[in-house]
Amino acid sequence: MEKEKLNTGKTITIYDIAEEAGVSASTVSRVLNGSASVRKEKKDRILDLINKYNFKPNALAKGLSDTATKTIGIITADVRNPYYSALFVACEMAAEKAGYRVNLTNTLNQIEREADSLDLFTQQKVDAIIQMGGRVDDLITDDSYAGKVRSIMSTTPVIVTGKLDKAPVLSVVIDEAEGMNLVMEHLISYGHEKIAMVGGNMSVASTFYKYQRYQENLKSRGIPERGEYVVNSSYDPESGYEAMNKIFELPEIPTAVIAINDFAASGIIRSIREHGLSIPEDISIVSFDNTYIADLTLPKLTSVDYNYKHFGEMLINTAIAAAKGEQCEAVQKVEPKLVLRESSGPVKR
Amino acid sequence: MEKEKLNTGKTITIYDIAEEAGVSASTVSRVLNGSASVRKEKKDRILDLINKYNFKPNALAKGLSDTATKTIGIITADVRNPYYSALFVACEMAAEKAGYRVNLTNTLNQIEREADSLDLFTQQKVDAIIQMGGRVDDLITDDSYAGKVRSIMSTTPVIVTGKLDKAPVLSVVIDEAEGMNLVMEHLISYGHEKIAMVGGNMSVASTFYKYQRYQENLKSRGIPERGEYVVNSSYDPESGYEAMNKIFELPEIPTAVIAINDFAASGIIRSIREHGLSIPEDISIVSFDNTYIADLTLPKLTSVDYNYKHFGEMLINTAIAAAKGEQCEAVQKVEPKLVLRESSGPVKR
DNA sequence: GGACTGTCTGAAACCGATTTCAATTCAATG
DNA sequence: CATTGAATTGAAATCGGTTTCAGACAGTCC
Repeated sequence: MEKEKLNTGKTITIYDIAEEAGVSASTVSRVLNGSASVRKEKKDRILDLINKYNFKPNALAKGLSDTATKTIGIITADVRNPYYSALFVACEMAAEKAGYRVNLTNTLNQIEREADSLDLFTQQKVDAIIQMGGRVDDLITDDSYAGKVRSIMSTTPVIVTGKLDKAPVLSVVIDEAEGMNLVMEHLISYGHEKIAMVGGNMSVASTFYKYQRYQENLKSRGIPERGEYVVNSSYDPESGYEAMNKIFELPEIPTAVIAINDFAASGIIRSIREHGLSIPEDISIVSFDNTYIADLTLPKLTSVDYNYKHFGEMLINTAIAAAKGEQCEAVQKVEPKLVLRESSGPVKR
Repeated sequence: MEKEKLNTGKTITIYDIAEEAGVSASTVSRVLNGSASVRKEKKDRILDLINKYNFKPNALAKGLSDTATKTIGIITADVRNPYYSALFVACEMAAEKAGYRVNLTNTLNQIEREADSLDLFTQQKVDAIIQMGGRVDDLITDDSYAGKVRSIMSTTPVIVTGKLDKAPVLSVVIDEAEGMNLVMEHLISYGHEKIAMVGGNMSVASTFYKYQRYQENLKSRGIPERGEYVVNSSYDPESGYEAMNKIFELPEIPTAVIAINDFAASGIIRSIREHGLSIPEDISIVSFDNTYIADLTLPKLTSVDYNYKHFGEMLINTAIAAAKGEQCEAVQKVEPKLVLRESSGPVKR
């Protein structure tokens, strides 16, 4: 594959350094990696040259001969979603601290792209793959995908923020049940009993688990569940808006709404405001994810936080450990915390 | 570097395929790339094996022997910022369409990380580097950074969403002046004369250019500029909030506020609401970037859009062209468009 | 001084692809 | 049937590193 580059600055290699220093490439390599001792005088000469030319070893060549590339692939549904971008950046920083780097792909909720990303990372010889969102969010995983993951796992560990049936992935998952417990306790301690759960889709595991715990919390406290208070839709503002509008068609309006995430919550706020009610005086809102959106809505949102920094570290650290062949716990849990802001308060109606 | 992997699935190579097919690796390579004709019968046999083993050629080895890796490095200030994430995803999609892939790093506004990213991409042998934000946003670039970029450019083209003095980078920049023209025309056509410009920092080029055009627009229409109506701060909600609070200390409150971006605008909205005024009846807001935030504030923001899809395509296409050594226009402009929403209206005071 | 040890060092093989070059095979032509 | 140009094919070199292996050299101990 020839190419006529206008910008033909000769790329300098380890051999160029070796030649100018009057040593062999092996010696330069040893200096570069500190993998063996080199006579001080030569070492200094080599170091000077490396510096002079600002020489950086070719990562492709290095990755080809080493067994490890020190790179972790991350598959995300969509970094434009603040939940994913927060988690991604947390991973990037954790990886950097450990001397690794990170490669990102977005599947944009297109299922083919998920498999493609797996292939891409396989070709790039990443040391481990972290998948956040997508198939691993689904309650039931289709077999062909699990099969693909299984076959990849024979060479590269896969870590997942969710679960994947029939593939021995490692999981780092949010304790959704606990998150919902926190939310319910908070609301009920404020005297709320008419509590709606708005947004999300029950075929998504994290939503389903939340719903289960929502039910259990009501039941254990003897509060009857009202089916009409659970309105599913999706995860964006528009969906939240429309779902909340449906709630306003009910004869009895709830005093509190649990939003599936901050994004949807922003739409819920809009609906409530358009109906002339105020938050939290007339209706309290609590949501999940505690992204920066929670800080810019009016009122600011009470939201369940996952400590993204720690979450990212858990993901990266288990990815690295697994890449090194160390035994890892199959399922680790992220403990949620409720961050109180302006959108929730005592029941007043 | 030895490594005992628990998951020791043997990685299969082009040689394994070749051997099982009873041909040479060269032949397999030709089938893989369609680079030369291969007898149909062998071709089929090879294709079957590739399929059977789900063989993917090692991208490192490929990149090492080819001159091109078909990869573009993207340096971003922070993907958590919706402006960058929108642009990044647009680039990713444009790249994919062209058969390239994309690598992301975030500098998190730490200047060392900017230089590090440059080095990283150099090692990874990306075909081109796109830098969005960071140094290339600064009005004056320090010499050492420009020097580094210049030296990198001898082997790898650098494309920038901004400018960089003393380095022959290619630029794809937003026409800030035109953006501000649109905003000013819009507001003035609604009868606004008391117009504030809130947020941002004048050492950032894009902000400074906007300010220049803000001044010119006032002047050319004979509206006196009021220094106290220009309040600088930063680009986040909190900064917008505080800056707007300062404006409320003035004896005469403006009828319109230009926010430096949607993010800051959300804070401005908060300040206005806390002062008991309504938008747009009492104060109109127009902002820049048209990120999804513009859609979730209450009211939704009138904001200047950059057509991220097209913007990303311009960046990627010139990156690819430059990587191929084609001559490119040194500076290309992105034409902004004003998207009208709920936050701006006719002056009423 | 000879044997032994430990420190440095370079040659060569290897990682997994691509590509050049020359050889071989093949079908068609006269 | 010999000739010829085109279609196939494989051996070997190459990309830029790392690592093994063995040799060279220096210092230490008896």
